[in-house]
Amino acid sequence: MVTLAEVAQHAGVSASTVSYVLSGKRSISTTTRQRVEQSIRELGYHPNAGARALASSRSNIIALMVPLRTDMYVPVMMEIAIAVATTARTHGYDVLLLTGEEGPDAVRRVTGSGLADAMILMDVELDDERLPLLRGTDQPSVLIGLPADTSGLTCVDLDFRATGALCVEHLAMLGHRDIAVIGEAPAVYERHTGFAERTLDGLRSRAQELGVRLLHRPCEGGYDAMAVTLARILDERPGTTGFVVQNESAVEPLLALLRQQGRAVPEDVSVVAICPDQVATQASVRLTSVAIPAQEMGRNAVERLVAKLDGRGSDEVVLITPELTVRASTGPVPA
Amino acid sequence: MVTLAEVAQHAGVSASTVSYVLSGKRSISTTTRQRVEQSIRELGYHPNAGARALASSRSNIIALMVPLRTDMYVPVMMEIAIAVATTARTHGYDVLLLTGEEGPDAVRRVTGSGLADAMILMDVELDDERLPLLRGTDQPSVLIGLPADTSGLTCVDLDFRATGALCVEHLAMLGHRDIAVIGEAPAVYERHTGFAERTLDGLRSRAQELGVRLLHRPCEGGYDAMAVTLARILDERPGTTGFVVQNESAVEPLLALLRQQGRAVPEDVSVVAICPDQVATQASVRLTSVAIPAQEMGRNAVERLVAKLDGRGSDEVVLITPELTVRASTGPVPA
DNA sequence: AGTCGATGTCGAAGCGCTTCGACAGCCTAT
DNA sequence: ATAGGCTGTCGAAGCGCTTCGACATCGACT
Repeated sequence: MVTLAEVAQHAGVSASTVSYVLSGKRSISTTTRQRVEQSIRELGYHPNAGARALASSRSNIIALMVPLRTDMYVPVMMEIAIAVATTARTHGYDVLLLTGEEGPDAVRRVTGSGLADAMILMDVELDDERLPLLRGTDQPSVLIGLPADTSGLTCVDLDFRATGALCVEHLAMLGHRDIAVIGEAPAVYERHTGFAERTLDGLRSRAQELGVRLLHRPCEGGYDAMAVTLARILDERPGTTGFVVQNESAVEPLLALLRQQGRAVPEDVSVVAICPDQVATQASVRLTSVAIPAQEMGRNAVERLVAKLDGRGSDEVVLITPELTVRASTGPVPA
Repeated sequence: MVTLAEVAQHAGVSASTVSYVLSGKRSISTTTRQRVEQSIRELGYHPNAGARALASSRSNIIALMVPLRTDMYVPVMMEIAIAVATTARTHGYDVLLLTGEEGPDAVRRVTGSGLADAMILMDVELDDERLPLLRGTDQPSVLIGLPADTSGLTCVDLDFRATGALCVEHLAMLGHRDIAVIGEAPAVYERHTGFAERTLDGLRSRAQELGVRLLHRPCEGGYDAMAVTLARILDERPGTTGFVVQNESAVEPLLALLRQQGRAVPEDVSVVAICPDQVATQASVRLTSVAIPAQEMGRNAVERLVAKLDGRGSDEVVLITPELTVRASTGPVPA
């Protein structure tokens, strides 16, 4: 293992000079800098991470806590995680992957040991038990998702309320007066992750404003559950012509069932999905959808975090404005 | 930040004694140990990761390189990553998430800086440019996937050749003589990730042994591509009654198209999928499938790696035996 | 000519931990 | 009774880096 001292000797300067070349914290003459850089290259020097962390009390590592659960939104989570990792690298940080398994202990461990300089939490619940810990430490953190009380926290999330409103608006504009909402699995609402409720809020209040009737039904993914749910909906509101789906694994079953029942999309019924673009474009009908901007969320979270680490930036809630893309699954209500 | 020295003072012992209590590397009397442990608890002490890494030249971190690409097999990747993270924790390791973006440089950086003690590489290509680096370092590593030359490397993967054979056997046993294979996207074959070719090998050789005709067609995911591919297949081999699908995003389109054409599954045609169990059970027809054991692969990789780190274990290739689960998508060939 | 502020470099003091050798005390075997 | 071996504890030396204050050099002012 090549050390700083060896580089220094090779370049004929002192260790501190090499350190300053590396960090740029003091000015170094061009000739010296070049000589040092040359030595670094020749010797294949890489600073030792542990020593650096010890001396500077900075590990240059960001911890990312992902949910343990792999039953929901996996591609979204993965996309966020990858966006976090790549964005972090552009700022000189590496990413430590923590699972939700350890719960609050993981937060204690990481902050206590100086393993990471900061953390990003995904899948935050409304009343998450990790929040008090985050508030009680001076280690910067960013949440992806919105808890009930955001005071003293920085959060990044899609504006799900606006998302709900946007979906209703689009359908209402096309003349739909009876709209059914296929929601997440009941467990999601019970877990109080918040985003589902916020979407529903947005849907409901905009529906009321526009005089549109709304029926909301949570739904497990898969064909059987969707079949039951759809039957119930059409039984209660036979005049339903618009659907809003917020459950990736219910999208395809819904389309299949509608097809099977002879209801054409978009001629007879319209479907708006809230899902990643990839799902929307790969479905059997190209879906009008509001995208879940996974990449943007990940990138944004890292950027806020880095800002905090640099002493810039402050606590705030960033709600990403939803965008609805019209594709082939929505059209005017049938005459 | 509480330090070792503070704990030592609080417990009335020397710093080294506390260290030995923590590591267990020397015997400590019960009374002393308890006193120290008590102090640790009272003060809420967490050893500083950087100092530890510096002094011991062990970071207790495992690096995991995931592919940057998020177009294929995302849930599988995520499941592996999570299995790696949780298994690593049970052995006292944390996981550093690296994306494929940096390529070989990431390997240099991590081994050079002592950031991680070992690494796991996913999505290894047949002739991966990172392999020489791994062979040239004494840092342990495990690959998930199989390169062309495995000498000096430890690899964990599903036995895709046996997987292919298993699929053919199952269909042949049910009387199918004309089998079509819906493969991965052409890009996957071009990238030489190996698993697709190995599956094909297994399929072909077993088909030949059993006197079954095989037609292989790569296929992009999605409905349009699948429609084209299916039409071609049925055009060339109208008597095809069995399908093997190795492309998650082609599964549902295939089922929909077959349904649409009035071909009942499993009465008229049988479908075997190579996919995670979750996909198989959530499809519109519960699919007979060979599971991709993501969890097991992740767990296994970590366990081999830890064994190497402990000086046990050696280079070897672990091929996980595939298991075919019969569900509702395969049946005897129609009379 | 003498002073002052830049500018560039160096030495040394840690950062918090692990680990080695030393050693005091005690038990067992001669 | 004494040598020898355990057991439990300690002190001190680093691990490789950052960073602070010191200092020499030099050009630009008065």
